[in-house]
Amino acid sequence: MAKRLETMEENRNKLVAAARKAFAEKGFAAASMDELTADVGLTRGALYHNFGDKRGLLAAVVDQIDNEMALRAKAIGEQAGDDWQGLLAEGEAYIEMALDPEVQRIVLLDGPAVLGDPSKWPSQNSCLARTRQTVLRLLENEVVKPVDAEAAARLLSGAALNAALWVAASDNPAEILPKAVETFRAMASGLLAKA
Amino acid sequence: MAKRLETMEENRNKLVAAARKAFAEKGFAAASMDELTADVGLTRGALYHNFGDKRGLLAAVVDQIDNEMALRAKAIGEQAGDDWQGLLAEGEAYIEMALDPEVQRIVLLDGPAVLGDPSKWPSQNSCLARTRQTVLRLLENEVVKPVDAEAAARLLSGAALNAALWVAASDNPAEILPKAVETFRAMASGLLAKA
DNA sequence: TTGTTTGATATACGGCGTGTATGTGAAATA
DNA sequence: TATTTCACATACACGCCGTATATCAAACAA
Repeated sequence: MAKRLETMEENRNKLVAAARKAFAEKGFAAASMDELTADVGLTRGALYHNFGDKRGLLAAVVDQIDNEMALRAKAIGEQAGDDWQGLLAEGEAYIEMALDPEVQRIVLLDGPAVLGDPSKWPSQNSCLARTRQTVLRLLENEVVKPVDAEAAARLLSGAALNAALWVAASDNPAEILPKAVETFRAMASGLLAKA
Repeated sequence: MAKRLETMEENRNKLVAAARKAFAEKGFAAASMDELTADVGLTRGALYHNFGDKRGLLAAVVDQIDNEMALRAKAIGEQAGDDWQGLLAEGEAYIEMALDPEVQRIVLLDGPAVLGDPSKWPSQNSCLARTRQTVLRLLENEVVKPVDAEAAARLLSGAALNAALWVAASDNPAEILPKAVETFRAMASGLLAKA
């Protein structure tokens, strides 16, 4: 019987879920591990055994959200007309996803501050990998100028995510979201091979 | 005589200088206020009296660095051929400045995580204000497409700063910095009115 | 079935760090 | 010179993290 592994998996999931909520609501620094674990009927013992330390738990949470975002971006990108429209659609999807307070606080603010650059994250940042892949396809087809794929992916996601932070911090997000998207499209078009 | 105000100013400067070093070397969370203040011959009493709390001190440090960056960007932008070249030069300047570990750790990582979006920072983020102003001039002269100035400023700086984080985290910064700059120029050119 | 081992989680402890309340002494003022 | 102010120091309380140790059920062996 594998009851041990089964309950362990359940506990890990419970902890990640609780952490996701706590980190989103209070921020990484203010989130208490005692509270967090007690919320799901456990103690810090389980946490430190499974994740090493507080940062390890954040890494697990970031990884989970990042994968969800990449999956969603992929789905949205694939149902676009062509690869170029797909890239734009993915970028816009990131902007909209980053409006979610959970994504913003955990992935965009606390994540980089606590874990460092996304390129050194646990599962190597799925969102960035996805964008890089899309850019590579566009490079092969010579749709975009011959720039470095990694560089293009970083700048595109950087612009998108920063735009989202701006939109979210504004007084009237609904009104300026279109402006952010429009500007994003304009800047992205600077990568096109033909004018 | 104004000896009171004078020494108070000195102490504030000492604290900000010490904090700048400590935050840069250890990060905001790991920096001890006891250590920090003792380094300049003071105690936490002076700190809490002058800055309210730990965040207040970070805000002062961020403000100082931000102003220095904006000043430098202005100087570099002004000695460019025209306004458009100026915008590009400023963007590249931001990328290079963000390679400084002090700027990176304090302004790009801990700053947003602890203080929130730059638009709500103490002196309202001088760098962003500077870029927005440059964009506005280009809009007046119809050099760039009629996009929202604030949006353009945010996306440009977002792309630049994210590029810097990538370059800095890489194994060989000197080698990929040109790639980042090249890609930045390409994306920025997407804002041009004429192709 | 029963004794033994393993290991996932709980408990207990030490140390540090922040924020606040209170004290103090020099500078400003009258 | 006496008094007041206030910038800073001191002292205290509380919470939190990480680790070392204990426990107890599940897995295993005989």
